[in-house]
Amino acid sequence: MELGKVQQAAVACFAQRGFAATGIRELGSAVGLNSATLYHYVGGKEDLLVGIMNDCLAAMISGAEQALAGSNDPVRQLALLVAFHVGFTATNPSTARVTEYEMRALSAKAREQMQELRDAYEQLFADALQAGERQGSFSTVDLGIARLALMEMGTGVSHWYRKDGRLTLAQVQLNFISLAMRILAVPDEFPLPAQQLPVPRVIASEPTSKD
Amino acid sequence: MELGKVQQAAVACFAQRGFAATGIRELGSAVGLNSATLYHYVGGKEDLLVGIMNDCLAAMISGAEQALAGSNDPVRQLALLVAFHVGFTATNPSTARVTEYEMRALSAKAREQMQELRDAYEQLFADALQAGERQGSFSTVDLGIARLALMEMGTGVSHWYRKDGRLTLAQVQLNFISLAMRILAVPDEFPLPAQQLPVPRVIASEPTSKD
Amino acid sequence: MELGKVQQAAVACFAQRGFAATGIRELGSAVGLNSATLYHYVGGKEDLLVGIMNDCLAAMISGAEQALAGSNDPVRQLALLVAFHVGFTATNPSTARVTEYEMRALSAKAREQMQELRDAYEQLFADALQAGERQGSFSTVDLGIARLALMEMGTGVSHWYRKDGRLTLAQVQLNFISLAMRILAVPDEFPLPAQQLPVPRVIASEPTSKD
Amino acid sequence: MELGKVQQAAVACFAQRGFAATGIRELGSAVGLNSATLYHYVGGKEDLLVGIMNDCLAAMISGAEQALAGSNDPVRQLALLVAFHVGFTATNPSTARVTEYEMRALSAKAREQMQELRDAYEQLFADALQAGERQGSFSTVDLGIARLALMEMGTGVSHWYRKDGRLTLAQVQLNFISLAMRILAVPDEFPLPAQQLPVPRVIASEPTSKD
DNA sequence: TATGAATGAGATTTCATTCAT
DNA sequence: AATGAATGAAATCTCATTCAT
Repeated sequence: MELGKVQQAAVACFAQRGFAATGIRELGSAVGLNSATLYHYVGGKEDLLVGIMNDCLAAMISGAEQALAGSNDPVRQLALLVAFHVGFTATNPSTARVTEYEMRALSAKAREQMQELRDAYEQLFADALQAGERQGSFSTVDLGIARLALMEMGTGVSHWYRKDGRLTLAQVQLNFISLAMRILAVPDEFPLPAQQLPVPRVIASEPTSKD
Repeated sequence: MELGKVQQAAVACFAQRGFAATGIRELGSAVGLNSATLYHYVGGKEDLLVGIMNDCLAAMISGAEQALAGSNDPVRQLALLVAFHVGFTATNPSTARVTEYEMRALSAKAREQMQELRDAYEQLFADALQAGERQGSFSTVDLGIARLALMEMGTGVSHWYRKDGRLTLAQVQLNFISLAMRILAVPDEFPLPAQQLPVPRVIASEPTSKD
Repeated sequence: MELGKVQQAAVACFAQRGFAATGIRELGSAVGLNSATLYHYVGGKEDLLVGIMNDCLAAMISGAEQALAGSNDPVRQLALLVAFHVGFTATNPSTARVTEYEMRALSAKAREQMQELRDAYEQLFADALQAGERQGSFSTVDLGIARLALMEMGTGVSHWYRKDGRLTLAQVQLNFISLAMRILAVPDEFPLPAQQLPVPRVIASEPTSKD
Repeated sequence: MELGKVQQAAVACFAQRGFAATGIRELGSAVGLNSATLYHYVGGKEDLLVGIMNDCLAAMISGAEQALAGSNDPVRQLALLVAFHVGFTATNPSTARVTEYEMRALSAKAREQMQELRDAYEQLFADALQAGERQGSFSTVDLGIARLALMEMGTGVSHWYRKDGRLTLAQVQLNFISLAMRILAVPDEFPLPAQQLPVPRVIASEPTSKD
């Protein structure tokens, strides 16, 4: 039995019912394991959640950093970030949702650690936005609000995107780049060719059943 | 003891810790009532939540309908809707969040009822968007995504808006109208004077402590 | 609102669900009264039960004594007792059942009092049996067992007798007299004409719905 | 810890205080088990009761069938049945009482199942009585009442029989056979030699403390 | 006479977790 | 690696009862 399977089952349950409402026996039976056996793989319910969130946030940060490396132009960098963010969320909707929603379920200590990672991730967006504004590429009423709106928008993708839905992942990514450019009053709606869109990976904790 | 006080305490707890993680004794002590006494006012934990959500969604629908009545022009109507949505969320952040997050905590029967209300609310946005597009006022890559992005953006306000923060409610509303107009490629970023912004009311379940 | 109505509702509930399983609110709503109001009529759940049992046992004792007065012959006296016992049980099945079953629900003090009455009632049968045996009218393997069997038999009537059933009350009474005479080896199966059968009264606590 | 011990404790409590009045913590402490541990062995209070009643009724049916196999003559068959019934009740007084009394405590679904078993058991008596009457061995005013009286009488044994009492089990059985024969007007009061009396077994749920 | 409000105690049941095997 | 047994703590909810009105 691999850790990934356990994480997948956990994410599936946590995303649907929430962390607090999910029993550890429920998780066990979802992977065919006795509840006591789970304590061999993961040490308690919170450790399981922390592991999932940590992996997810780490993947987000490294993915975003990789995306940033694709260009030196703040405009294109922001487009890359938005594309990655949307892509990651659409590729790992359940894990992303759990990582966002269940911060409150953590103990103070663990929450602080996770929050640091989350802050680091958001800072990448803030930095790119500021760089673009400094060179006069962006125009907004309020840069802070724009950043929050952009990220919230992207996160919301997890609520409705389906792999076999009306739109391909690339289409959604381009669409959101367009939205972002408009929000930032960048004349060129598509500063990025489709070939350069970051292709996010499925992370281990993402359950496969949800097409 | 009024029902409103109980609802406020409940919303405060549910918003912070989540419905499943909040005990009914906790709620009782938050309003200085024995846990058994709570069953006088509300019949069980779920009934309490359903009452809160129902009131909230009803207020959202009627508020949005009132906002729509402020103009016949789809562009201005959409601006009014966005302003109302953002305003309501900023005015009732905890209640709005609970109403959105805790749908999953409901039993099948209650969830269906609440989902109907939620759908009705979202349909008001979809209708306004379609009306504007039909008359050529809006231009988007995909109208569906634009709507989802718009609403998600507005809902996200509950995460960061503070009454005594950097921006006034009206400023935030105008800001979001601007974002919306850009997203929809409407040339006029401010189709609505500040005097016509809808002023949402605080609903009974919204706790006051959160400034 | 009369005490009798409350007792009737209580007996109906106690007979069906049992004393411990019947809530005091249930009783209240059965007679259209607030649970608190019941404390005006009866002082607590146990007092209600004690009142019912006391009335029932008093009626049984006085009824049995009246029956005994109908003859000086031990054989006929026993027949009268059996006829009364069966008649009372069939006329007040629910109250009789509650009085028998729920002795265990009483507190020690109340139980003792009720048990005294019950003992007094059973002693009437024991005395009649001994008198008959002393004069050689009865023949049994064991007089004690005979008495227990006779009484148990009669009590069982509450389980199946229906006012509108196959047999009239008088028929059932005669039938049981016959059984008793056979058990006691009395040659005359019907020492009592139908006109002399005791006609038990319906007591106040007996609900009327059960035909 | 064996299931039998739990059942014994449960039967002892149920017989004395009644099912509804017995708490599950009470049961736990009676066998030295945490209340939560009881849910390992039995799944909830009703399941425990259903298990007990089911075992009891199964034992009664199979025991009665074995008894019936001891003869082809309806008279002797009835004597065997009565002897078994009395014997079983005297051997397992608490379990028998609980099984009879607590039918009402069951949920509709479980009650139906148990009632079916009870009906099957009683049908064995009804059949034997009818067979005997058809061949002219029995004479009664009413066969139905005779059956009810016979069974009730036997069941009542649980109220007074003590293993170390005045009479041995065989004496009680013979005594009741005699009563039955008299009730049915069979000339031979003892159609069964003491050696052929069925010897009922103690079932697992019967507590031992009650001598 | 009648009641809504209120409560402490206790009901059954589930929880995450530990431990010997 | 895996598990059944076991448990303290806590979950939701119901209870009989009191009291001010």
